Amino acid sequence: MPIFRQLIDQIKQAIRMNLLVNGEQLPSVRVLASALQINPMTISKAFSQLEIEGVLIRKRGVGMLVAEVQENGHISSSIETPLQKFIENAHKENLSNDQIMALVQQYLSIQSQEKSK
Amino acid sequence: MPIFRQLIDQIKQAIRMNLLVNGEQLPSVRVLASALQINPMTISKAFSQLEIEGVLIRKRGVGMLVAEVQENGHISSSIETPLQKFIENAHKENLSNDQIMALVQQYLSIQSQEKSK
DNA sequence: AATAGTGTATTAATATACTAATACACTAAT
DNA sequence: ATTAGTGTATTAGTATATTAATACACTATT
Repeated sequence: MPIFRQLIDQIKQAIRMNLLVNGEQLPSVRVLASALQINPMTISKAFSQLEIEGVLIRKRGVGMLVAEVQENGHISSSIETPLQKFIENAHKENLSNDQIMALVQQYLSIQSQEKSK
Repeated sequence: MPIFRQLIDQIKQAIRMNLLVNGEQLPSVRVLASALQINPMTISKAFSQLEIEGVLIRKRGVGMLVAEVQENGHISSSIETPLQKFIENAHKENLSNDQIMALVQQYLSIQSQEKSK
């Protein structure tokens, strides 16, 4: 798993656990880079992604701040929209909630197989 | 999107639409390769993946056959497409499988609440 | 056994994704 | 204006994923 992606995970997790709270400023890219022994640009890349997702706010020349925490965590519409459509259509075709959960699990396992190759 | 992955999708779709039926033999890798103007190995790679997923059956020296249609094999694309997109995007944003399952469950319960109103 | 049809293991080439180095731009406080 | 702190655009290097070329193995038929 790429470094910048691991970093994204860790920051999101920290926010979920309230180790980082709304409005708080994150350590600078250089401080983090030094602490984690990785390149500043790799950290910047993670920051950029988190800004796109609305998790962090970029203040030019100042630093990165933790954004307002959303109701459902930080679910982007690129996730939420297809999820809603999936459930809606599944219900239209009279699939039960259990069947829906089973379907999701099945597709998750398929994707795992594909990744492990 | 990689060629072999597009091919996997197309074959699955063809089976869903009954353009390919249970037990039917697929065109050989060379025939397909020639028709689609791509390398035979790329097609073989798609076939291998589909065999792992249980969609096709490999007969050595003979060819690839369409497998028995699965329990969940008749899911309409109006369900499958958003599901795939949902999982794909969720993974892009680094949600774990557990988190994905939790999300689905959450949305299922929300929809139930709305219905009972 | 020879042949002509299957798919594929192995390897090499290519494309893509990721990381790192450098120099730069922005902001706040001197 | 200078300084010291932010983040980042650009570019180059590296690693990984994908595609392609070749030679091979299996099966059925003759």
